[in-house]
Amino acid sequence: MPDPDPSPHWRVGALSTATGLTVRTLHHYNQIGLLTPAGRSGGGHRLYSADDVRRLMIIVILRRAGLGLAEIKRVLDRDEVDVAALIERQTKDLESALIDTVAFGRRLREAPIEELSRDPTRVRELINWVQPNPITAQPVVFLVYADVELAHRTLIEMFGFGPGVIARGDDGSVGYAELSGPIGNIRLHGPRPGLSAPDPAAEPSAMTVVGVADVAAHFDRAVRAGATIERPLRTLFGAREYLAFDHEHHLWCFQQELPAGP
Amino acid sequence: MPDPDPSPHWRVGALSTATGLTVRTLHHYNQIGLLTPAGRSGGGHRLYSADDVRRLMIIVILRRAGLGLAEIKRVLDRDEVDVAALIERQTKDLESALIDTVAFGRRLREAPIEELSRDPTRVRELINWVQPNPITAQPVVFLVYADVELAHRTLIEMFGFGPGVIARGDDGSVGYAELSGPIGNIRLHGPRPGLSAPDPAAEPSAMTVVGVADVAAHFDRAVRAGATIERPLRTLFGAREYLAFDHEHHLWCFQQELPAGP
DNA sequence: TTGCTCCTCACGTCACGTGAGGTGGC
DNA sequence: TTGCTCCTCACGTCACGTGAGGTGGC
Repeated sequence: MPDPDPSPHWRVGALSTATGLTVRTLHHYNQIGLLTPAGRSGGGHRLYSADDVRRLMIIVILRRAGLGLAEIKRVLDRDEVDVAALIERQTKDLESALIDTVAFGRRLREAPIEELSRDPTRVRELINWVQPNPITAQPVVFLVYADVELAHRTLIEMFGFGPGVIARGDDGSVGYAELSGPIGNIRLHGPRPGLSAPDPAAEPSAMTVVGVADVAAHFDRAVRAGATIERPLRTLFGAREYLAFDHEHHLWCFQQELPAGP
Repeated sequence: MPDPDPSPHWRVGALSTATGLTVRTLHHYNQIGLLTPAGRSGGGHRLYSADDVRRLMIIVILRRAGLGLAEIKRVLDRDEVDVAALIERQTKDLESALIDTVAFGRRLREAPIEELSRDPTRVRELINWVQPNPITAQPVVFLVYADVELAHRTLIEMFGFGPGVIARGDDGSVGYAELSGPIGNIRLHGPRPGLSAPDPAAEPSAMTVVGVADVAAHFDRAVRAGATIERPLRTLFGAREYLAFDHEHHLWCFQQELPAGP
């Protein structure tokens, strides 16, 4: 399959505004041989091809992942780049940096720097943002549905979640599925001994709270998709939120943080 | 209150191993006037005081927060540093970086770079790790307890959560509290119309899954604290886990990821 | 005396930033 | 002709790294 547009057409300025990189940065990448434009115009202007753009995008990804430009060049020239693995790696790094930073903030509140600096043995510990917390990961919501496959489809449509892993048994039935949120997942599971789908007659004792970008639009979408509104939109403690039951009577709360008022 | 140990005693090497910074870095900070040791020994060796160490720790924090050394100096010399606010800021930045990266990984799976690079209008979008996801935040667990104050105390003791905000009403009763996990929180709420504590006779339809550093130790702790074990420790899909009910019959799952086997 | 840690220059490096002075197509 | 974008040097900068050659207390 040939390239649908093999003529180089990107000029530095256009590529710069498109990517957010400076022109100088593109010049620099050219200079060190990291990204050589496919061609030049009559007047010597750099012209980048679609392949160049693709290469540049990988460069940006690898740079974000913390690689040096020389190393990026090596990796790209040997075609040894597994972007997916790099993203995963970076995700883990960000995750642990985030956890450490939060933990540090918490310790800071308990024991101000003032005191800690007097105790030499804790300096290293503190600077490494140590977390003596036994809990290591963000809590995950686990919900039981009678029909997991239907629930997966419905929740995507009704509440705008991203699709996730679906695990099928040998007979083709779905016993487990995931919804993908921005960071973690929501796990959907079929009934099993000791766990059953909610009883629509009983009052719920838990709900799942989810942040959304536009809660009014989200509310409309949920109503159209047939969600049972338990409490309509209202503003509470600096957030606008509503509560709704899904088709199997699990309770959800969707909320949007409002900008701090006067 | 005088400094309990006013004599400078930290030598560069000791401070270097304690903090993980190189000796050269400390020299550099001295050179640019960012961190001048309180004294010098007879032979001209740098001697850092406890105050110097405290200043260094703030420097490290601010550097992690992305400030340049010159700006750090300005901030410190004017004594204008609000470390807590900086930590909070950095937390938000890391959080959005994490969310963006995860979203990017997801889009990558749906539409490989190969195709995206052909579509000029999406380059910027992609490089900015755009997330067209309506869901913007990690789902949060919201649990109803008859006695929120007791639940807060019990869950800290039983499962090792960190304490969080406690909101008291005018009459001193606690209607809302939080447990702090590594990133987000678990919210505890008192009963209100439409929401009640779980019925111990009914089967649960949801549970909260939490990652821990040492699940065996965590299990022992929970047992000693009086948790009702629903299913003891077992290994499942590369994780070691157990299920337990707390004192008000909410169901929890604690798990520890195992290193990938052969 | 041997290690070890410390010292002060001082040049190198990495990923660009920042003009300086000039060219080329609409 | 006026803007605008593009070009090539080339020096600057930021936060150190990396020796080079020498000193000082156990």
